[in-house]
Amino acid sequence: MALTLPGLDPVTDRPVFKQIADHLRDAIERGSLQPGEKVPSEAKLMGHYSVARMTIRNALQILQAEGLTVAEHGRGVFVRSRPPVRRLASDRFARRHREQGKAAFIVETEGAGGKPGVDSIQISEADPPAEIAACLGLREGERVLIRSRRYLINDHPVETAVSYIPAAIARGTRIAEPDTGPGGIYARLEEIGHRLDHFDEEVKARMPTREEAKALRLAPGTPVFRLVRTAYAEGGTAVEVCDTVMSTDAYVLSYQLPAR
Amino acid sequence: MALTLPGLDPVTDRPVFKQIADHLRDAIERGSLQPGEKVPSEAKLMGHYSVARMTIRNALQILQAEGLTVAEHGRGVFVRSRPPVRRLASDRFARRHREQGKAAFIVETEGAGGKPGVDSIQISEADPPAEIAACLGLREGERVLIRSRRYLINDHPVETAVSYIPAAIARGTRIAEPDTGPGGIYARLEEIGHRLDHFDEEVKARMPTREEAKALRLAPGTPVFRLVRTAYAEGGTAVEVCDTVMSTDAYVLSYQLPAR
DNA sequence: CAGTGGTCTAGACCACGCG
DNA sequence: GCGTGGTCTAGACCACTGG
Repeated sequence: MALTLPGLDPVTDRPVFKQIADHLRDAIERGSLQPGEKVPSEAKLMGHYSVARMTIRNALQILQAEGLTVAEHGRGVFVRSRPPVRRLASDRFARRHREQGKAAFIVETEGAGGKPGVDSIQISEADPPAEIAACLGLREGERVLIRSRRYLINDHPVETAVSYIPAAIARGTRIAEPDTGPGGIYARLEEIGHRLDHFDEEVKARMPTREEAKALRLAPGTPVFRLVRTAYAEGGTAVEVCDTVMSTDAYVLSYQLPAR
Repeated sequence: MALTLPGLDPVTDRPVFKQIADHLRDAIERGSLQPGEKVPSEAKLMGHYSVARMTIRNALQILQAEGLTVAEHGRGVFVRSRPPVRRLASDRFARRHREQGKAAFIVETEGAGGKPGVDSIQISEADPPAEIAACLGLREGERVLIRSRRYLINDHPVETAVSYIPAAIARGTRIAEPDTGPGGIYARLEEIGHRLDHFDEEVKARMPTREEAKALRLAPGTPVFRLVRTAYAEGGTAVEVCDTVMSTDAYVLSYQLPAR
C-alpha cells in the first residue's frame, strides 16, 4: 500500500486492535490519509499486521465510532470529508430579516450558495407532550397545532423541526396551512397581534436515535444537536415552541452574550 | 432472566444482531430496563437467542455507541444513568454575577448543590494558534498568555478550558498567576481598564478525541460540546478567547435571542 | 468476475470484580 | 473460584461495487 503504517509494538499492554486504530488515526490526523481517501482494505491490513480479520474490524470500528471514517459496502472504508457547515447566528430571527419576506432557512441557505429544500410537512392538532405544555404554560386540556417538517440543503437533509403553537392562537390562520406564506410562522404570529419579544433557546447534544439517523442520513459517529426554542410575545406569553434535531456536521451555532 | 425479550423474527431481512439491539433498546426506552440496571449477561443472551457470542457482542456494541449502556469489566453491562446536568444561562458572564466575587463556575455549581473543583491549571506564554490569533485580531509575532484548566463537579471532570489573552494585556497582572482572584479573569480585565461589552460564543458538537475522552472520563457514546467564546471590550477589541470542551452529558446550554 | 465490506459461528485465553 | 466482559483466531457465506 502507498500508505506506510508502523508495525505493532510487541511490548506494550495496549491491545492490538487499539494500536492499529491509533496508527490509522494518526495517519488521518497527519494528513497522510486525506478526506475522501480510501483506507487500506481489511485484507491488506490483515496482511500488514498478520492478524485475524476481526482484529482489523474492531480497529476500523473505533474510527467509525469516532466519526473519522465511513464504510461503503463493496467499495471500501473512506476518510470522512466534512460537508459545508451552516452557521446559525443569534440574530437569525430578528424582525428585520423576517420582513424581507422569506423564511430564515431559505435566506441563509441561498446566501451561502446552497439550494434550500423543505419536505415531509405534516400538520395536526393534538394534546401537547408534557414538556412542551410546560414551555407554553398551557393548562390541562389545551391543545396545540403541530407543524413538523424536514429541511434540506442541496437535497441532503440537515434538520428536522416540530413547531407547537397553542391551538387557540393558530386555528383558522395561515399557520395551519402547509404554506405559511412570506416570513413564515413568526410573521403570521405578528400579523395577528402577537408581537414577538425574544426567544429562549436550549441546546443539548447526544447520539441520534435510529429514526433520527435515518431521517438525517447521518454517518455513524455523528452526534445531533437538539434545540428547543420558545418564542415569547411582548407581555411574556409563550406563543410557540420549536423542537429541532440537527446534524452536528452541518451546523455551527453562534450566540452573543451580554457582559453587563 | 426477569426481563422478557421477544424471539428473533425468522422472516425479516434485518440482521440478527440488529434485531437483538432493537429488543434491548426497546426495553430501555419502555423502562423495562431502568437506568443503572444490569443488562442480561452475554452468556444469558447467547442462550436466549441461540447465537454465537460475537453476535451478542455486536448487538451490545450498538447500544454502547448510542450512549444507552456502559460495560464494566467483570461486572456486567448496565443501562446508563444520566448524571445531573448543569444549565449554562446566556447571562452567566453578566457583571452583576462577577461582582459577587466568585468565578461563574463556582457560584453555579454551589448553587446547584454540587462541590466545584478546578485542577490541572497550567499557565504559559506562546504564539497563538492561527484560529485564536484570528479571533483576537492579533498580528504575526504577537504572543498570548495561555491559561488551561479542568473543572470538576463532585470530583468528576466535566469541562476543560483554555483561555488565550494577548500577552500585552496580561503580562505582569494577576491574570498570569495561578489564582486570578475574586471574579476571575474577567474581573481582572475590567480592573485594568478593559470594560467588557459582550461575548461571542460559537458552539459545535462532535465525538471526543481519545485525549478528551480520557480527560473528561467520558462513557463511550458521549459527544462533547466545543465552545469558543471571544470576549470583547467596549470599543470592540477582543481581549480574551476561551476554548472549552465539555461533556454533553453534564450540560444544557441556554441562550436568549432577540426578536427585534 | 474479483475485491470489498457485512454477518455469523465456535472456539480460545485473559483480566477484572466479587464473594 | 466463578461469572463477567475484553481480546483474538480461523474459518464460513453473503451482498454490494466495479470493471
